[in-house]
Amino acid sequence: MNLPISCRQCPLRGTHAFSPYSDEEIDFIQGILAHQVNVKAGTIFLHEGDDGKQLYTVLSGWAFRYGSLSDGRHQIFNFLLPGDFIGLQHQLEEASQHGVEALTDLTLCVFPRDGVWDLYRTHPALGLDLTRLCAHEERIVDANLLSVGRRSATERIAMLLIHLYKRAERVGLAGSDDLDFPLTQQHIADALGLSLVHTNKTLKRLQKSGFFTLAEGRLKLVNPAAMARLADYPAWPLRAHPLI
Amino acid sequence: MNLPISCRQCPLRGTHAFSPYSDEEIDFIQGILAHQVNVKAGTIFLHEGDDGKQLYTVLSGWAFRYGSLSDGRHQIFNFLLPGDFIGLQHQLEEASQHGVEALTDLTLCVFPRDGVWDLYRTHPALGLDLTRLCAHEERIVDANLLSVGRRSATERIAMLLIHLYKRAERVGLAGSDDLDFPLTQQHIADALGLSLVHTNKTLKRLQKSGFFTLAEGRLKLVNPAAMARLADYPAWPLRAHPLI
DNA sequence: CGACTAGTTGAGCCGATTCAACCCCAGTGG
DNA sequence: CCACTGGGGTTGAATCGGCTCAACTAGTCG
Repeated sequence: MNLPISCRQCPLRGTHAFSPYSDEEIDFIQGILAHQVNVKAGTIFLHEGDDGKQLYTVLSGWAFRYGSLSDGRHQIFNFLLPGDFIGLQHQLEEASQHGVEALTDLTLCVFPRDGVWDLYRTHPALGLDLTRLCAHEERIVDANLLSVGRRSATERIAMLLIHLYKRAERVGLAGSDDLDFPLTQQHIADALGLSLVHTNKTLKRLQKSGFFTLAEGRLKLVNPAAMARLADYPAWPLRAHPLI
Repeated sequence: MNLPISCRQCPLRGTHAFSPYSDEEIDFIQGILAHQVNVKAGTIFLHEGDDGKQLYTVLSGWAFRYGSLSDGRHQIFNFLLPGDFIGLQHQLEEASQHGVEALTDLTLCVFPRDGVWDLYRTHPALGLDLTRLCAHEERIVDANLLSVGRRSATERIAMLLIHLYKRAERVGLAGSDDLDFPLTQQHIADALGLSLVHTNKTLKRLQKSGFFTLAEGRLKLVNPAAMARLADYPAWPLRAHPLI
């Protein structure tokens, strides 16, 4: 747990990825923010079945949401990057139906549930923005469901890599032509509904064909246009997101 | 297009499925409601790529949300039943990333986008409820993604049928021990990421084993406990939902 | 120096797919 | 009136994408 850095100095707000807020709004968010926490890679900081008394914004690092069956099979629903909000899914439930695990070391802004209610009451525009964030999350899950339900293994992998690359790039995580990519092949398999072995073989084959390289935790899209064609990647316009 | 019936007389509010609102709140909702529309079964009333200038609440009938790839493959994301809200996913986008099609004849309450903004501004508790609805939708998509990613064809079908049965039952659509079930085998296949042929064979086999019967548009769960075991159906508590 | 994690590769199998018929029934129009 | 058509459902045969099992490498940590 750290002393919170000032929200006005929030490094994320500097990028073009997020909609601008007034100083008053930013100060209000700062006011309901309880504190910041650091979470070690691999930690499950929200378990399936937990009650969600707190909500979070990812300040830095990667995480993922997942669900599981009682025999241990599990599925990653979505990856979480800086700026993503966590907890709307269970704020009114006594039991969360998904877990959230840190993929890398993580810094989170922590909001108590009551603060969120204050937000709706006193800053309706921010309330609407929270709904927008929630709706955006759902669109990502929709897109993943379309992949897992209808795309081949090859197409799924191309889709996931492009999509994560774009998302990471927009929040400033990409280098000049590549990206720190913390997923293991197991994570990719868990997100795409594939077995680890088949993920490995497909990944290899695509790299041999010159679509991308993925080694030592770095991802580089060698031929993004061909990947987009392969994945039937939709050219959605990038828009500024709310950042709470 | 009909004259709206009064929201105070809304047949859905009579059931125990929805959280109670004050008369003032109900009148406010009535005030922003533009009108009601009837939609014929099979009509796509929200296309992929449309701008969502209007939002809807399903008053009666079934519908589904879906997405598709450019070569025609498509995936149903979720089914929509009375009380479900449509449109949060695209209210701020110029282009919806999913389509919505009427499965049966449908009656919809239509809200203009600006009315929703008024709702946040003047009735923050209702705004919070809209976020709840959005979060709930996302949980359903999460559950579907878990099915499609990790359950076998047999398990997926059991899961879908139980889940839809419970959802329909809670809004009063079930008879004493069965249910009007408007999905064709093609819809089931599209929702579960399966082929039509395999869906048919699996459906037949499960019925022969005595799990359920599905014929002439009626679904009856003969052995719901065995189905729940087969599907690893989670016993989430039923809670009242908001109804906007 | 194990022990463990992440990745790699081959062999064989099986669940789900595609292709191809076929049935029943409700419209619909000549 | 009845032939025709199209939607929904059923079934068998052949194929294949992705699965499981199994073995092995390389790097890292205590």
